[in-house]
Amino acid sequence: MPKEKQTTKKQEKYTLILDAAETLMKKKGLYSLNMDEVSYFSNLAKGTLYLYFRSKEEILAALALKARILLLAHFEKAVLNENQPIQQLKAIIHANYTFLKNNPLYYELVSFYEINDRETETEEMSAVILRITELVIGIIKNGQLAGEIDSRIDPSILSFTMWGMTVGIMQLLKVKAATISNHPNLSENIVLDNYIKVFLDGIK
Amino acid sequence: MPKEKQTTKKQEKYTLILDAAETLMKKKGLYSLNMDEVSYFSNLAKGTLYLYFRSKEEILAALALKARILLLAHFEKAVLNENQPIQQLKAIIHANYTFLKNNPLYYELVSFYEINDRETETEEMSAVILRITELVIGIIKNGQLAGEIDSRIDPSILSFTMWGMTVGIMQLLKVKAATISNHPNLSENIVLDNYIKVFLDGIK
Amino acid sequence: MPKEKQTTKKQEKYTLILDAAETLMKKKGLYSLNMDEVSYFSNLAKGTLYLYFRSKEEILAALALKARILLLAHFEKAVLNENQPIQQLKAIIHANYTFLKNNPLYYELVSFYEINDRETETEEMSAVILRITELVIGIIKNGQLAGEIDSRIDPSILSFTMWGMTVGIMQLLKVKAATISNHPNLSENIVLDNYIKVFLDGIK
Amino acid sequence: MPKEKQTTKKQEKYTLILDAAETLMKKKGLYSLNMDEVSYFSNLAKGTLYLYFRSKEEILAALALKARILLLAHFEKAVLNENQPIQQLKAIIHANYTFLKNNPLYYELVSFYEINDRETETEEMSAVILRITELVIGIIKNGQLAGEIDSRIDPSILSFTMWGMTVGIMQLLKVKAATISNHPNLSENIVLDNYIKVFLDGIK
DNA sequence: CATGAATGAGCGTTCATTCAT
DNA sequence: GATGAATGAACGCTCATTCAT
Repeated sequence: MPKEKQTTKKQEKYTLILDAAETLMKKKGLYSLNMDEVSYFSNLAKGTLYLYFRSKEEILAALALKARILLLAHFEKAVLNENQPIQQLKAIIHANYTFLKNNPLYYELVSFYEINDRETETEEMSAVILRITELVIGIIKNGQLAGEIDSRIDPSILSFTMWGMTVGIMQLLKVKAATISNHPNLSENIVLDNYIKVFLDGIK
Repeated sequence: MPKEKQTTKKQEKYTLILDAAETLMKKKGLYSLNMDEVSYFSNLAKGTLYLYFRSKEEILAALALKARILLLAHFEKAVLNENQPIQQLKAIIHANYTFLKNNPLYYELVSFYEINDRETETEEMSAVILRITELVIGIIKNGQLAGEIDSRIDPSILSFTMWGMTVGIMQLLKVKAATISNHPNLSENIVLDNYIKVFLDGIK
Repeated sequence: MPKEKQTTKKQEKYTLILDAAETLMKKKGLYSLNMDEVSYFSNLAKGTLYLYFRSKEEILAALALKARILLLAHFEKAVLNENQPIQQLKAIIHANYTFLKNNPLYYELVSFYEINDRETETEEMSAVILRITELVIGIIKNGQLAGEIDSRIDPSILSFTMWGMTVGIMQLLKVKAATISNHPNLSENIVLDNYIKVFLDGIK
Repeated sequence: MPKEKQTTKKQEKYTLILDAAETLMKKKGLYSLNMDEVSYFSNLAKGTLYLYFRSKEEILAALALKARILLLAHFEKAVLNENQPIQQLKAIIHANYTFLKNNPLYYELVSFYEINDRETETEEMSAVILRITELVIGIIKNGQLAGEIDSRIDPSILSFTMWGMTVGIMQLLKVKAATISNHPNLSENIVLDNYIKVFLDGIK
């Protein structure tokens, strides 16, 4: 068998496992993933899982990577649709929110690795965050050049800050969804817009 | 034995258990707390633990309450030291950061119950968060009266937003501590100050 | 305090405990009785229970004794209402069934000690069964004298047999209640009457 | 490894567990069976037990099924040895008694599931009882055709009654074994024969 | 490569009984 | 006599990982 073919087959199983894990986590949540079920739903023997992933944790990491990559793609797409730096930042925050809404599991995975300092965080994973950071930094720099963003703020620090604030707001929206929907003059969108307003006004 | 004395003794054991749990969590992290070790380190039989707490979860909740109360106290103290609303908000964010640095476990507990919507969240626990919220809302209103904060922003929404952003920044500082300290022109304080600046400028 | 008064008070607590145990068992079944709840519902400290009963098992035994005594009383009453030996035996079986229906817990206790060879079975408890046996033997002897019951059967053996058969039928009625009520031409009464018929015809 | 061989091996472990459970229950009684000991005596890790049985209860159910099947086999064999319906019924009762004597644990299991309405009773288990019932009903019908059994009695009701009575007598013989052997003119066989006589006379 | 049977430490919780006060 | 805090063995069950085949 040609090596290529083998690799393909290998890739297939790898994907099979990840898909099974993803489906299971969507159904039962991040924390109740267990290898028995991954084995069952991937139609692969339990031992086989360990040929493709060194541990359960590694499966999580792989999915978290996938989630980050998808998030980056959403950000990049959002940015392309806008011309003005300020609008681009706004678009990124909105994209973040849309991502959270459409892919709650993926967002949970992103947060999970963002909040907990996992030892399994690979360079590959960090690289994606780096690219997100660079994307934002680029926009900020453009904004500063265009005089729309306060030039005295260090772009990389600001991108850092923005990431932290945004993740915080997203978590708030996720966790306090019930609280928010009960309030008379509160809604997720209002909170989100308020955040965007404060943030954008703050960096002018 | 006088009843008072008994209550004191009972309180002592309660504290003993919480202390053991706290120590263990500081050593091994929030998630690896187990009742066997709590029993061992509190010098109490395992069954005894259940005389004071209905479940392991209840121990966590008790510690989370303790953490919230302490956080509130820090906020209140910080506010008292300042006169100007803007300075008070600043002081709260700084207090939050100090709290995180000095009591990482407590902060983790606050976040834990903030992020995960635990069913064990009692009214007592919610009440503390409410008081924090009201503290912040009060300051915002004062700021608006003094013309220092944009009056068009709804105070309760803003307090909500501020809480989300701040928690997000704190998490960032916690998780990315290593990353930050490696950067040449980055430091936790710079990130924090940048956040404060953006936030305060944003609400003017 | 006069000794009599003390004894009365002692008796009161004893009864208090039994009542609590009985109420609890009626609510949750024979097997889920636990000393914590007995303590709580009797308003007596847990240690106090052990001043009146050496063990949980002894509480059960005391209730089983009570149940047997009540059963005997029902039998005696049933017998008094009839003149003919055959009618008296019939009345006993009916009384047994009524007892089961009206006091399911008591019947369960009777069966429990009948089926399992408990080590706690006291002489007092055996004595009640003996009195039931003697009651039945007396009737059988009368029946034989009156020529209504086959004289070749040993009365004590027959009373023994009757007890076994009847307990068996009662259990069947209790356990298979659902099965019976589902059958088109079956009912508890039909099964009971059939048993009585077979039994009475069998001893003629 | 051929699949057949695997199945054999799997069957072996299954049997190993059941055997260990059986041995333990013979030694310590039905109720003190626990998974730790089953694990120890089967030379299998505790987790392994759960590969073959979903729960402890399922082990009990498996043994109860085994017991019922064996009982049915005894009944069928007993019936085959006789030609006359009455003799066949007699043989069934005797077989029941022999079974109780030779396999007290199995009998206890049969009773256990007969007395307690377990939720784990499977269709397979019910089916065996059904076959026993049908066996008896068939004999009764034959007896009625042959004019040896009162035709006015409904066969299914009678089989029901017979089962109840017989189980009752067997329990009596089991529990009161000591009492019986102490009596001067009592023996298990006398009680049994008396029961059989009463029953058979009663259905004529 | 692939399998899946086997492992066993680990878990949270219960509860009859004891005993110092 | 009365208390009730304390005990700790016991329990059924889970699950990530290993390894002989």
